[in-house]
Parts: sequence; structure tokens; C-alpha cells
Amino acid sequence: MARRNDHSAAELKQLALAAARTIASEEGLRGVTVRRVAERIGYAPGTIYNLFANLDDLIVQVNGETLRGLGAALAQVGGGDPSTRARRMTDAYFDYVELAPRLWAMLFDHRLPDGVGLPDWYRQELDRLIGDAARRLGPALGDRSPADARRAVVAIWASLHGIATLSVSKKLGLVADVPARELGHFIVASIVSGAATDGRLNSSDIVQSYSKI
Amino acid sequence: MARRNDHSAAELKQLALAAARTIASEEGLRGVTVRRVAERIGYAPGTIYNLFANLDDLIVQVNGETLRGLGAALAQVGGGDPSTRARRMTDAYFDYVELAPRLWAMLFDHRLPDGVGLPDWYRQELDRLIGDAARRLGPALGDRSPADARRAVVAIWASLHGIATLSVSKKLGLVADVPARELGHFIVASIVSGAATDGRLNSSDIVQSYSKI
DNA sequence: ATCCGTTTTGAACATCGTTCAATATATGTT
DNA sequence: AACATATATTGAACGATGTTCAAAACGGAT
Repeated sequence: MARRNDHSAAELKQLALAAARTIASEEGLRGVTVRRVAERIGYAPGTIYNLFANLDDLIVQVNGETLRGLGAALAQVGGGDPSTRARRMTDAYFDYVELAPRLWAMLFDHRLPDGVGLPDWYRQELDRLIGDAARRLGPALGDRSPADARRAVVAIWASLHGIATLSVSKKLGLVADVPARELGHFIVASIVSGAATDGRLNSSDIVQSYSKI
Repeated sequence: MARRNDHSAAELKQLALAAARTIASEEGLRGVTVRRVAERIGYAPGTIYNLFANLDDLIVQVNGETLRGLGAALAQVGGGDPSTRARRMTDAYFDYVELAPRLWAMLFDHRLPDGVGLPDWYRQELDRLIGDAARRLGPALGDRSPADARRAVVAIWASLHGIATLSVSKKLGLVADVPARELGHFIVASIVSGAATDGRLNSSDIVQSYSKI
């Protein structure tokens, strides 16, 4: 068998990605297997390996789209004074997570085997997302250097990731009856308002920031 | 074959747990398979199922020990004024993560299948850990209600989890050149100092906390 | 010495990712 | 129109996974 010509290679790739995305949305990373993706698009398992290097490659590409979607959702937040924009971006983050929690979870559930790094385009995608957020949140973060502003954004990025991850994997309800979104707002507010109160929370002397007043 | 009597059932269970812990420390969750654990203790795969309900059960029990160890490490932090204690507990957290990063990562990498919840003893273990931390951090968190103090601790718990997770899975270096520990201090400091500055960051009006001054 | 009850085994099953020789078809050439 | 070439597609095969369970082997009691 060969050369069915139903679809071009590029079309096939998109079909496979869409199928994987659907499965991931419904069942999470576990459900995404080569055979199931292949079956869903009406091809044999081997065909997947004409389109992707392996299953990891396929998943990373789905994750790339998810990441781009998150970036777009955050970029869509406009206007408002700096602090309400921070709030709206936090909301946009959780909106996006809740849109397809298992698909979002795959962003972090998936781990490449030892020694294999994420592809360069993925790193750039992620870098741009953080950079964009840093630029948009800059005004809310007080008068920090660009480096310190970015550091604050990375802290927010990691914190929201932690909250959403625990929430999606049902490990947040074990320790709190507070909705994930509310915790997210609390942390972002802490960082943002920390910037508003005074200049203590810059990178050069975090230690001192522990001592009250 | 049967009744080798080399070990009691309880001993065997500990042997299996220790073997799994070693493998997890070296290779992470992926390396922990029934056959490898069995081989390492010199028994057949089927024997594992005399000791544990299934592989998930075994892993949850290893995770329970890891969690208990983290709790002990945090509880060991004593003395000092409230804010230096907060700092030391944050250090203790990252010390513990760095002691065996892949073992720690298994705490969150592992997911029970759909519909299966964590056992009650695990929930209690976790609840005690958070409760302890809330009690110890209380003085550093200003004059909040116990409920709000606990919420702040949960926020810290989730944030540190996010940072450490991204760090261990090498996804933090993609967006920042800051060590995970430093980011952790930054966040804890933000929350702690947020409590120190004034009373705005309580649960009842997080929204308002976004507006500067 | 015999029996019983329990522990331990390992073959078996369904699934997984991955490889690759075989094949069937579209395309290019005559 | 017939043939040749190239390649897209297949599916069997391999090793590994979690899990089950009948069979077997052994310790202890009678």
C-alpha cells in the first residue's frame, strides 16, 4: 500500500496534530498514543513516523500550539491602568487553563527523555511569551530594571504554573478550599503591590526584604 | 516456588519501597517499573502484587515517605525572628528538593488514574505539613486570621512547587537565568512583606490589593 | 510422614513506542 | 498506452510495560 494521496504531507501533519490535541483535551497525556492518533486520522501507526520523529516530537508540537494560544490569550488583554491589566492577565491565564485543562496540563506533564532538550523554536516561543508579558506588566511592577521586571514576571509565571498544576491534578483541593484563580490573584497582587510599596523587592537584596519594615 | 522465608512480609515491603526510592532518585518516575523493583530485591514481578495493590500504590507510598521527609526538614527549622525563620524554611525546602531532585519530582509527576483519589493517610500527611508550616510561619504573616494565614501558606506551597518543578524539569532555565532558590526567596518575601506593610492582602478584598497605594 | 495453607513464581495477555522490509500507487518517461 | 521509477503507506515484528492467576514449592502443624 502507498501513495493514497488523500492528503498532502502538510495536511496529514495538521490532521495528526488536531487528533492528538483532541485526545489530549479529553484524556490528557496518557491517552495520546501513536496508535490512537493514527487510528483517528485513518492511517497506520507507521505513517506517524513519516510525519514526526517520534511521539515526543508530536507532543512537543502540540504543546507549541498550546503555548502560542496562551501567548495570544495574554496578548489580547488590553487597556486599563497597570494594576487592572495585571489582574486581567491573571484572569486570562486561568481562563485559558480552564478552557482545556488536560491539554494545558500536557505542557508540563510531558517530559523529554534525559539529554534531549526542547527544540529551539519552542524555546523562542516561550521566551517571547515571557518577554511580552514582562513588557505589558512593566508599568505595574514599579520602577525596576528590565532584568528585574522580567524576574518578577518569571516568578509570576512559575507561581501560576504551580497553582494551576496542583489544581488540575486535584492536589490543590487537598490543602485548600480556595479556588485556584483566587490564589493566583493573591500571589500576583503580592508581587505587584510589593513593587508598589517601595523598592525593597529588587534582585540585589532579596534577603533584606524578609525583615519587616 | 514459595515460602522462601528470607524476609517477613513487612520487611519485604520496606525492601521494595527502598528499591523504588533508589531507582526514583537515579532515574525518576519513568525508571520505576514493577519488574525493575522486583529484580532489585531478588523476587519475581508477581511478588510485588502481594505487597502492594499495584504500581500506583507502591509509588504513592514512596511519595508518602518523601512528603514526611519534607515535613520533617521544615519542622527542623527553629528559632530566629519570624522573617528569618520564613527565609530558613524556604531554604530548607530547596535543600530538600536538591537532595534528591528526581525523587522529589515524583511527588508531583505521578498522577493517579481518573477517578482514583489519594488515600486518606496521604491527605492527612499533607494537611499536617501545611498546618505545621502555617503555625510556624504565622508570626511572619502579620495579623491574619488562621484561615488567611493558611491561605498564604498554600500560596507559598503552590508557588515553590511551581518553581521547583520547572527547575527540576529544566524548564526554568528556558525563561530565566535566576536560580530557583532565589526566585523562591523573592516570592516568599513578596508574600511575607505584603503582610508586613499593611493589611490589604487578606482574603476578603484581593481585588483591591491590585490598585497601588 | 502426611497434609495444609500460604508464599512465590513465571507464563500469559493486552498494550505501548519504534523499526523496516514489503507493497501498492502516483508520477515521470518513452 | 505501456513501462519504469520513486515514494507513501502498511503491518508484522521486537522488546518492554502493568497485571492476572493457575501452578508449584515450601514451612509448619498434625
